[in-house]
Amino acid sequence: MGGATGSKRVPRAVREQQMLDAGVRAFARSGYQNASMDDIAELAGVSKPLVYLYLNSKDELFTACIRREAAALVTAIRAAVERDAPADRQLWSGLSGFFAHTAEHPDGWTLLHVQARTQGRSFAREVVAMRAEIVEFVTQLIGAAARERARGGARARTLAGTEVSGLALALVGAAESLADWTADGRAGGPSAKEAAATLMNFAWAGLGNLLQGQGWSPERVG
Amino acid sequence: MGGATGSKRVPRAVREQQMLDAGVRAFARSGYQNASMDDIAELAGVSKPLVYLYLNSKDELFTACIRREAAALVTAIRAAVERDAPADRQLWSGLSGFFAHTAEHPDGWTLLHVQARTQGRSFAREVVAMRAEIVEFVTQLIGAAARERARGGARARTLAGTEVSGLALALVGAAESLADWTADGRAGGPSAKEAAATLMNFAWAGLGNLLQGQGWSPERVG
Amino acid sequence: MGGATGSKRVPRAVREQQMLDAGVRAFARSGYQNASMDDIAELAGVSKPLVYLYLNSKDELFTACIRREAAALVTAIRAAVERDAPADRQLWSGLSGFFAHTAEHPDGWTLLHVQARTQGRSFAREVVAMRAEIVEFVTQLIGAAARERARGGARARTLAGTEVSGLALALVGAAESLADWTADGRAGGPSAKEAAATLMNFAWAGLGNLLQGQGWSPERVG
Amino acid sequence: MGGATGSKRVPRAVREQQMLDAGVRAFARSGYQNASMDDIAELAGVSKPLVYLYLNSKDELFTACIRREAAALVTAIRAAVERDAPADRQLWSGLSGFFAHTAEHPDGWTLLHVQARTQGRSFAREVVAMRAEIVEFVTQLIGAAARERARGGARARTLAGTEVSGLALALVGAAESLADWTADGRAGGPSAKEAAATLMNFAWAGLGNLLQGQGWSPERVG
DNA sequence: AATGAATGAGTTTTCATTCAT
DNA sequence: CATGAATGAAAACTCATTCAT
Repeated sequence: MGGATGSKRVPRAVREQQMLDAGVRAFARSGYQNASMDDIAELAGVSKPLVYLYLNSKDELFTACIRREAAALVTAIRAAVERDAPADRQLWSGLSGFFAHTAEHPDGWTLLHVQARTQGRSFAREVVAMRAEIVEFVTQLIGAAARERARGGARARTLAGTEVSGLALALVGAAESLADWTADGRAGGPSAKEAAATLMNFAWAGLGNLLQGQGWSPERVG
Repeated sequence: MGGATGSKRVPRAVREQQMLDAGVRAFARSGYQNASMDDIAELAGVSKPLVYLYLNSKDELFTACIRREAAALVTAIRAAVERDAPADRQLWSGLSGFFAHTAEHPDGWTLLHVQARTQGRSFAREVVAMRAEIVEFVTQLIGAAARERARGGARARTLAGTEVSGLALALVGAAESLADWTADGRAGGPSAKEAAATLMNFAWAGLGNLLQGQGWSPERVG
Repeated sequence: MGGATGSKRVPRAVREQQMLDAGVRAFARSGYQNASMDDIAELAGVSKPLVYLYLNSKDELFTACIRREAAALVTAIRAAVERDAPADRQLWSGLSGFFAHTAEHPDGWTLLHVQARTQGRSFAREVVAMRAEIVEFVTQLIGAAARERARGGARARTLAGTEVSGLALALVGAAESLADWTADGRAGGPSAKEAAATLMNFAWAGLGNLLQGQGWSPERVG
Repeated sequence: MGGATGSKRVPRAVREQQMLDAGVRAFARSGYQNASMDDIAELAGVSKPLVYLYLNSKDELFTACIRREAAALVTAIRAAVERDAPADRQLWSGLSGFFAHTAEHPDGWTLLHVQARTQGRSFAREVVAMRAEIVEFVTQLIGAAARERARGGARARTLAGTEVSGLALALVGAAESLADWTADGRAGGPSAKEAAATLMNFAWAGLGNLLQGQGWSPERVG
């Protein structure tokens, strides 16, 4: 009862996925500490010793869950990006993929975004690495945009490293915040494409202005 | 050993603050579950029973910590906002206050942003309420900006409610993301004012464009 | 709030009685372990240290409660017995007094009958002593009844010590059982005099038969 | 050390009985509060977590102990009653069974008679239910006795309900009082059959007189 | 491939009791 | 006469983890 399958003699690879499914779900909903190995074993429809046989410890199980979900998310984003399009179009398509994936895998997203950050460093590293990968991707796109703009004849200011980092971070943070909204399950949230468009609206113009050296500053009001 | 003060016979109100200090610190650094009441009592420089006498349970202690830090953050933002300035200036000053406070109280910020959201709905609610308050404030500022723009003679498109919500949410998310950076303690992060300026740069132009009906859309590339 | 009086500067003797009142009530209703010194102090309307100042420890407080209630019960029975009446009348009047007192002091009765027996011997001794006193009194009355009967010309068998003990114990047990009923507070229970009469009915005839050697035996059916 | 068996890998059903054995013993001798789960686990020869795994909580363990002992006592009495014998013989045989069982299971008896009644309503209820069952049985026997007497041609007064209840209660109380004696372990107490006979002697004649309308009354002395 | 039986180590929580004023 | 502040010691309960089959 409550178990995923109940069938006996399942090959290892399949069982492991069942366990990871159970882990992702349990960890996302209850948090690392509150999800007990008993819960997870029951959710996976197997006995506890089997979980240990395959995944060794709660720690490793959690790490495996994070890794799987992080890889899935990155893969989804990669697949969504329209490689040869202009930078803004690339960013938009990537964001759409991101929002679509998180909306379809809310437990996975919660695991990555909420739960994984709380634990003693060893877990966080996995997520930090993934986030860094994404931030790097965004950073590159900003760079590409600058180059495009230059190629188009517009004079483009060169942004400092810190500035770019800040922008990328802000963009990713904004995306995460919107993802929590779309993944929330509550009705009324926007679709993936709407969220992506909102974010582009929000971000792209500012970016353009910045590149033109027309940024906002406290002295220039209005 | 390791106690905060060592002074004996302290009035209740003072002791309670010491306990909350210890709680915020311990919870922020170790998480709710990993911070034991023993740790917290020792950090506060008192015995465990006294913690229970004054704060009743780990749950209530955690809640009290969250509430205190949430109130402090909101108060700091309120105090920083330049009430009668134009909307963008208000937003900027509020953001500056936000970044300054989180940078000065990194444990409090971690407690609110990371830990409180991880430990089940009941705790998260406290933070969600606070966040809603802030989002509401931002939403109002966006509305004010629209009105100012209209008063200034510029034609301003009316934004839909969902749009505004999305923008405010994105902005708050971006701010939170940057706050994690500034509060990180790692050197190299920007100052509060820099972070606020970066965010304004990032966000304000997009907002302006939007109000003029020049938002980005997937069809209009470049 | 909840305190008995709240008035300050009360002479010691009075305060002690207030504490004993609180103790009897709390112990009777919650049991020795479940009644906390905090509860009792609050019920008595004083601070905990004062309870310790006057009664030294929970143990001693409990003992003092038992002693007071035991003495009150024995005194009530003594006062009720019609000294110069025939044995059966004496027994009846004593029982009436017993039932009347327990009905009027249900907490005291519960304390003696239920709570005091459960604790590690040191408490039980007090109650055992009281009970022994009562059993002894009943035993004497049975003896007196035998002598009266002999004086009246009837042949009276001499009862063995064990027999008398058993009878007295049975009678006391029956009385206690009925006392739980009358002291129960539930309506429908009998009055003290009715209970005493029921018990006399139950016991006296058998006693008489026994003395005449006409006791019931398994072999004589019907 | 001190463990009951020392054998490892015992099936659950057996272990549970061992735990109940330990619980009955510990609770009877130390009381609910003073018997710690550590003690009980050690007595049962297992670790504490196993006790919790099988019996969930101290509360449930206590309840399970009470229920088992109550059922055992009732079963023993039922088995001892000579179904088709006359009422007095039935009563006697039931009492014999009662005394025999309590003497053989003094801890069980103490648990039921002393400990269970001390620990708040919820536990007491279990025992009250059992006692009610027994009182009911006795009440029926008294009724049967009246009918037998009538059938035998003797004029038999009809007893009021309250009267019968009172008598049954008194008899049960007397039996309990004697059971404390026989189960006491102190030498010198009577055997089960002696105790039963003493009680029959004590009670049966009075009952007979009552049925003939010759009850004792305060006005009729001697 | 799979599990029922079992536990070491640690956590939250409670309470009788005492100082210092 | 009276109390607010403080604690040592112990108890209930949980959980990741392992063994024997």
